Amino acid sequence: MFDPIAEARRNWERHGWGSVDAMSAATSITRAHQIVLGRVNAVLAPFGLNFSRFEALALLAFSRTGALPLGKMGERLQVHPASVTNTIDRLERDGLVQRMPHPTDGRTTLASLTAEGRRLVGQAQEALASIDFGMAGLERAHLEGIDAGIRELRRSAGDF
Amino acid sequence: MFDPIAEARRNWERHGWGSVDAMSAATSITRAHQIVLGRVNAVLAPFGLNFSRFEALALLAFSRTGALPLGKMGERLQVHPASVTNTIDRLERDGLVQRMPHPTDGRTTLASLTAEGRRLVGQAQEALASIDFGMAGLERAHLEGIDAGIRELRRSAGDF
DNA sequence: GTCGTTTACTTGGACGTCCAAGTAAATTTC
DNA sequence: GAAATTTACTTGGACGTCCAAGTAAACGAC
Repeated sequence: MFDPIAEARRNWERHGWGSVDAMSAATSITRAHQIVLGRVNAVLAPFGLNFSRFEALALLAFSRTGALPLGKMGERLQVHPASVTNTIDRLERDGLVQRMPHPTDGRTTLASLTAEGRRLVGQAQEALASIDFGMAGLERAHLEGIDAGIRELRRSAGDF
Repeated sequence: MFDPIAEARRNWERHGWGSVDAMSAATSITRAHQIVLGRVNAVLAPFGLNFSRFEALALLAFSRTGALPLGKMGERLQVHPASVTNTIDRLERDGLVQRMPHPTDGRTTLASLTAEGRRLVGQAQEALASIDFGMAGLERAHLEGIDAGIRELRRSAGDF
């Protein structure tokens, strides 16, 4: 078996196509996402969760009151409002969060963690840590190389 | 504005949750994928393409005859057979590839690049190179840091 | 050479994501 | 303080991805 990305690199060069290093990094990111998401979701599946839903629960667990406006959640998780609606629909259906009206702003809906949701997110977190978040086998230097390189990318995208 | 990933890191530590570095790297990868895919697809949209369809066309353009079995394409692109069917359906509908029977194996379908497809993929490649594949602004060292870290991840996933 | 197994692709269905448009409530403007 | 604008969320629809099941052809065993 050969490495599909190394193969793409060779082809790219052979045809005189541009930005080979960038193409390789971009393709690597796509593949890495696929690998990590697959591993993470596999571990979360027994809990009835996936990565999106886990992230939403974790965000609520970190908040002072266990409840946040949906809009704020979308901002923090960097996803579209419609995706938040969808995620919370599912978590609510499973009894892990509950929608509540905002006390002072009638436009706003709060998602509030239930006791069951708080219990489950703790268990799920432990399971994720046990597989090192899908990054098992990578040395600290590799993790930091990924993190540092991507930090520049995120900076250029205006993330901070 | 603050960095959502740095924020997640702080929360994670504050709650004594495990594998902080791995969590951070995994979350970074997710976000990087989102950024790169968004930029790449924005550039490809005027051509009626997206990243998946572009990758399929490029793969065909690199092949000796401009045609490949769908199964082989899924292997190289590392996607599910059903996704290949979907991608080729769309490319065929747009007249960029054509399905052809395999000359000797009746089970196999070939996707064959049309003249229009070959023309378009060349233009699209130039457009992608002009934005450095969504990685504009990253120094070579960062690209290589990403690439090297992810190579370990891919190795551990059995990519090569 | 026939039967069972494997391989190749397609189909139908579930999900997750986004966008555009819609509804409803707050805020701003004058 | 009424009208126009902005903000917050939901809805319907398009896409892309995967899985499971189905069809069809080739391979292998005997």
